[in-house]
Amino acid sequence: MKYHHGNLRSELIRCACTLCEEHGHDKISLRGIAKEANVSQTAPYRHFETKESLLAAVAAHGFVEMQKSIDKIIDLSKTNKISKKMLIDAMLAYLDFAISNNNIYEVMFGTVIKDFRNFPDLHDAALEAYSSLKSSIKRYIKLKNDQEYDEKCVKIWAFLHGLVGLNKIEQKLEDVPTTDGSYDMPIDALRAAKNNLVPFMNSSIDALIKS
Amino acid sequence: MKYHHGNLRSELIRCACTLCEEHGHDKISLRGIAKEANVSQTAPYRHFETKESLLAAVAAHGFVEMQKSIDKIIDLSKTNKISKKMLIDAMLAYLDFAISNNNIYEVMFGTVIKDFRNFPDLHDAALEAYSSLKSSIKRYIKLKNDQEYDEKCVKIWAFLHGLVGLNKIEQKLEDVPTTDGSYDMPIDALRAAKNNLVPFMNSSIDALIKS
DNA sequence: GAATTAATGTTTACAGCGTAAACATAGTAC
DNA sequence: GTACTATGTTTACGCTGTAAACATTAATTC
Repeated sequence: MKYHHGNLRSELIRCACTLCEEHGHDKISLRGIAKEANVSQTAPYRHFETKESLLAAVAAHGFVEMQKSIDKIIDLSKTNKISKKMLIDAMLAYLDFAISNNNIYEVMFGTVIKDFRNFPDLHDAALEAYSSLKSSIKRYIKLKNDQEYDEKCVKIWAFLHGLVGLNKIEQKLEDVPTTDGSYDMPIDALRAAKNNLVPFMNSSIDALIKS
Repeated sequence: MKYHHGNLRSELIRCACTLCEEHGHDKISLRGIAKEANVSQTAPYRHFETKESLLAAVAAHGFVEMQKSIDKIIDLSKTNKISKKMLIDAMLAYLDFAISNNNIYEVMFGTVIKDFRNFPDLHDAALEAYSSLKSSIKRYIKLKNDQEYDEKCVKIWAFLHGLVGLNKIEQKLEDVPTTDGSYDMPIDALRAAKNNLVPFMNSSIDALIKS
């Protein structure tokens, strides 16, 4: 075992991402991450000032990964213009990332990191995500001015972000199957929406863009 | 000083709400709450099994209060039918509560409480909030069936919840004023939306209901 | 009304946490 | 090779949630 790890910083981020996604940010400790990386419990402090700053790196990594999975779809378009289907697919990719990376999404958008400006990489990655959404809308539809694009961005992003949040709440409320095997779901519409997501998204996004 | 407090349970909830809203749920401790209530640090355990369960009481209280502030508007309507303005006002009341009670809203909708079913009061309060939104929409517009009402509920609630979330993110990203006094805001549209909230909400809610 | 029991408080104790400080080792610059 | 810097370990501290043992008061039973 080498005394100097060589790549501890990125290894810590990797371990933090893994453990965070597995257990949730509030259930993991710096000590646990250090143990996972096979270093002493204070070794992380040579690379991260605080636990928050390590989680900020996790969040930044999350933004980058989310961007990648959206770009996979958007960048397929060789022309500058993108189709409605492609836009919807990109939105679905957003939801998919948020749900499959539930705990990391929580770090990206929750209360863990108080001020992104303390973590320039994270700040940049988050802004990059926003401007990418904006440019997608620009490639989809012609609007009057920049402010209008911003307005649609806010509406759409809010809608997507809210769907993710509602999905989490629904999981906490979800009732157990009743004796006859059916579900007594409080927010049944959310399940219905998920089972029929494409038309659900189609109508919503369309309505918001035209509103 | 009496040995038996007499009303410690509700006093603890009160103190927890105050401290939580002031410092955020992740910055307060059971010991701090106990100290605020002038009891020993383990006294809360006679009324709450865990910290989570005290916070669940805070969340339940939050749902009830939120409901009250919305009902203040909706219940003004003597007729069964409510106007568009009234519906929008109710949505604005939702946003207003979420933003003025930022940290409590976080407890209500965040990751703190893992499963509402462990806390029946909270579970009921949350479902009550949902069914209240649904009945408001029913009083506003005639739709085909119950499922359609559920669908609109999900869309509208997601949108509102998302706006709250975006507002939080914006606060973390917000750039300092530039030298000329203007702001270099990343999500400037959000500010614009907030400065012109009524038309913003009007168009969005309308679009979602009709989508 | 006294004795018993249940409810509700306090004291003490423990392991895990974030992190500061002192120390150890290895790589780098001259 | 010697000094310096980067990066690791050891040790220590105060705070946390909470379990267990004990104390006091309120409620119930006879």
